[in-house]
Amino acid sequence: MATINDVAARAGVGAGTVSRVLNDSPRVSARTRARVLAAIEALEYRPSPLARALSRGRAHTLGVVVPFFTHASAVERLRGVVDAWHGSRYDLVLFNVETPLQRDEHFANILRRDRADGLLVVSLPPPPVDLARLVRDGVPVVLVDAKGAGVPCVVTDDAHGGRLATQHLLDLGHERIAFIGDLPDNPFGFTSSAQREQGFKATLRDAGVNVRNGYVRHAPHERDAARACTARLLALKQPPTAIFAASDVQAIGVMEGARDAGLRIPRDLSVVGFDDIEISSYVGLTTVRQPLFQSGRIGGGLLLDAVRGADPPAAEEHELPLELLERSTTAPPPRSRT
Amino acid sequence: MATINDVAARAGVGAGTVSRVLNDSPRVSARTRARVLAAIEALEYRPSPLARALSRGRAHTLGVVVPFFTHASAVERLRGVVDAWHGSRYDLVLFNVETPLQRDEHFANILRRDRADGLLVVSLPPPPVDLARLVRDGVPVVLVDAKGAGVPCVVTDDAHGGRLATQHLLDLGHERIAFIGDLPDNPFGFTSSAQREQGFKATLRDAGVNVRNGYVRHAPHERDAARACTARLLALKQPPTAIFAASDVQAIGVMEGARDAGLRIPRDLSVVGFDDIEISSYVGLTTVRQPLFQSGRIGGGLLLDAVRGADPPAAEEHELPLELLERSTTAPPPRSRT
DNA sequence: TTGAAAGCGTTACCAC
DNA sequence: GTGGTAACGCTTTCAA
Repeated sequence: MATINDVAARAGVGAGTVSRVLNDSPRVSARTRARVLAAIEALEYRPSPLARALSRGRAHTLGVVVPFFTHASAVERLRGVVDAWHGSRYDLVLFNVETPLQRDEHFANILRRDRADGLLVVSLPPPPVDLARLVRDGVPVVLVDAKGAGVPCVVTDDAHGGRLATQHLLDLGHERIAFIGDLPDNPFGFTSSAQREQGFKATLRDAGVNVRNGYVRHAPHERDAARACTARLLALKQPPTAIFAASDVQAIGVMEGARDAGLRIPRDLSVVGFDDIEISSYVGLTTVRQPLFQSGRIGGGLLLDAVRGADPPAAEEHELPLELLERSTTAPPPRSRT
Repeated sequence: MATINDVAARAGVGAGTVSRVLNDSPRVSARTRARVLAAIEALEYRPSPLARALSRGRAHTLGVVVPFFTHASAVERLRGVVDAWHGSRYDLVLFNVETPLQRDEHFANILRRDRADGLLVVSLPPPPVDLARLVRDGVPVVLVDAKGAGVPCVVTDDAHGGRLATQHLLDLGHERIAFIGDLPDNPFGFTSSAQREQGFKATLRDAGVNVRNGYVRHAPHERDAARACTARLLALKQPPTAIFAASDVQAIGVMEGARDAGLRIPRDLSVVGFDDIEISSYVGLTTVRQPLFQSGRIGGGLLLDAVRGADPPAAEEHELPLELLERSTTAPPPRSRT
């Protein structure tokens, strides 16, 4: 594999000159440039990104750390990120995390500016010490769907989203509204489900509606778990007439659970989800839409600006709007049961 | 940011010794090791992956080039890849390609062993010259859902899958069977849709059934395009009683198109897809299942073995099985129309 | 067991 | 304009 010296030798010039040609510096005569180019061609020479990175101190690489990157919502965000970086010539290094250990390892390893020129953290609150260290060392960091001190964040107001969903159900006339969310103690410190739940409870309280016993359930963030939860909810002597799920994935589980119980949606049971992932439009799920793609796009853009070093990235919070998308899984409660 | 020399200085040893501690060589006394470790701790020292990679000649990075990585089938394959690499300490560099230009740029850039220690190419036939060059330079390459000379491939028999789907429809009694596939001239050289189509036609021919005029359609690989196609198909004076779509994404478009036309599935129209992506089980789509996750897992494993340098990777073809998954979108054709 | 020094393939600064 | 030569931060002989 040819190196810059091979090219230099063949072209009868110094390595520095080859480097100049490579980085098209103006300080090279046309003739020399041509000779160098010919040598490069002949040798099929390609500069080593590694050596280049070491020498320049920048890896020309952007890191993305994201938990469960194959989940629909993560994929949608990544689409936005990729879109933002399209044409920027930065390589995308993906740090997938599925366990807290993995998260910690990644953060420990990225604690140098040369692993990646910048870091985008999606849907994961970085351990404060790691984040502080990163910031201290001047590594540009942007957070999407998470908050952290001293760095730009792209977020939504989950509690507000919870309110939106709940109010919609209330407006339809429901009073027996249940909630299914993630397990409260998660090892990653995710908070969105809890905040959506908080919005749910606050709205009911404001409306003077009681949260009945057993109407708030927690299960792993999976379709099947939500489905099982729904079975239990529907087996109550006073089953809910509506269920608000903390995510579309879970809402779809709820729909399956309802189907299992022989219930028709929305006639017998109303369902509201959260996120608006791709599948949701297909199944007609009423949901709180959050701009997933946009969040990635904006976060990615912010990071790109930062590594390009325009200005130090302002550590501001970009709050994206939430919106209730009424489709066909919500309706007034069945009269017979009111 | 501390370097290995800072650590060496603080511990009162040479850089080489620190390196030995880092790579836990046995040739370091316990006392020295302790001193070095303490210095590392105190300085919060982290070795530079870049410098390490340059020195060792291996980047400790695995590249994945994949077109449209956010498509459901690609995501599913990537899940398998990530699973195979889990715990291997290799970083995953993702080369997303959405245009032929992007593809070519990526291949041109990866043509050095130091961009990535190995390359997994998913669902994309690599340009033969690039592939040959990679092989010549000893870069381990594995292909998933694509074929290429001199490297291991993980594939399925798409034509056979097309036969499976078509035979199923035939067995149910359908004769008016239409096909919707990708545009024949795609810039990436994808062949799966064409081969599925070929299997479709061959099966009909073998059964002595004519492919009617206008029953074979091509559209961009998107839900909406398939939906529009379906509308046209159903507007024919002799509309099909069954549609075989070259992918689940398109099959779902077909289902939407049928719904648009006021048709009930499978009573009025049978639909068969291909892939078995996640959404398919939810909507009950009958489809030709291909082991997407497995393909990624196997391909990833093969590449890992190769970069770990056990043996030079055997350039064999791993053919994964296809299977017709009968769910609820297929039934005998409506009697009234036969 | 350890230190010194020579790479690894670039870039960038300094002379000429 | 161009060549020589330090870095860049680590690994890996080679001696000692």
